[in-house]
Amino acid sequence: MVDLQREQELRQAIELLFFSYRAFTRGPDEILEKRGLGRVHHRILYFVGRDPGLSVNELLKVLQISKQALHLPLRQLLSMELVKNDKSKSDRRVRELKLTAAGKRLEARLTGTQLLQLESVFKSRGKKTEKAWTQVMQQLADD
Amino acid sequence: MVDLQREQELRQAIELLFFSYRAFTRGPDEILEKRGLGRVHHRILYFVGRDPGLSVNELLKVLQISKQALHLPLRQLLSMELVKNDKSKSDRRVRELKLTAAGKRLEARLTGTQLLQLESVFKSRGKKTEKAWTQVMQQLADD
DNA sequence: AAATATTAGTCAATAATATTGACCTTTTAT
DNA sequence: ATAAAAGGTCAATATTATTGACTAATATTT
Repeated sequence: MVDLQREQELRQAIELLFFSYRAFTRGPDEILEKRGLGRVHHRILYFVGRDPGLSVNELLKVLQISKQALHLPLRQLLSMELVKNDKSKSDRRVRELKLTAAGKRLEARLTGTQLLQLESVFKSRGKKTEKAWTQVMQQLADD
Repeated sequence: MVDLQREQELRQAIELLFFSYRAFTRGPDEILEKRGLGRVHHRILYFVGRDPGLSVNELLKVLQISKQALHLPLRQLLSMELVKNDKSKSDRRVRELKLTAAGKRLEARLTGTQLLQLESVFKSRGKKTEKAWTQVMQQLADD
């Protein structure tokens, strides 16, 4: 068990994660809300944008949600023509998810607010701090 | 606009926030699920535990949710006798939210998994890295 | 003292989401 | 030919969020 002083420091870290995550999602959330979209839509746009041609199954694994939970938001993005799902040539059961031009623009706007936030912090804190932050986050994510 | 190389680095940071936040909430989420509780319950337990005697209004401000969204989960915690809400002596309109003994035990279990995660990472990365991480998160949270 | 504001609690209607489980089609692999 | 994999869909249910209205108790202002 850690001592009380240390526990206070670590509790501050818990709160920092909570508050910074909220601040970090606020920008995209506001943009999304105007279009009646939510965080799942954002995640779909993000991961499809990062990895064009990704299959539905791969997307499900990254997002760790059920097929049924993905179904509606993905359908919506397809019908809004922000995402397309063409059949793969190598395996015609598989759909290759990609962003349309409009999808790319929206994704860039959403991710743009977060890129600016991060760039601003890293710039003011320096490269060493950025590396340290990355190490901590990497180790947290790995666990 | 940042260059492509830099954008890749910053996108990695976006993903680290997503994946580490998920890894960070998994422990508590699993414990909560067994009792039919969710993340809002956890947040209530956390902030009431951190700041005993906090009012309903203050809790709403921290959580940034509506009174109606707080109502049901708070009611549940009260009826499960994990939280109590005695009238304040100084202003009898105000309820002072506090954890019961059982509430403290549950909160300690939930937060315990997160304290261990953080302590493990900080220990293996050192104090300087911890400070750098804290600075970045603080600045992100402030924005 | 009367009027007003604040804090908390509640209800009802609606909308949005998640969950479970089943089922189908197409295509590929055995 | 059969089984397995990938994707898509439906229906029933449950949960949760959202909006707006309303009450009760207490405190503050006029």
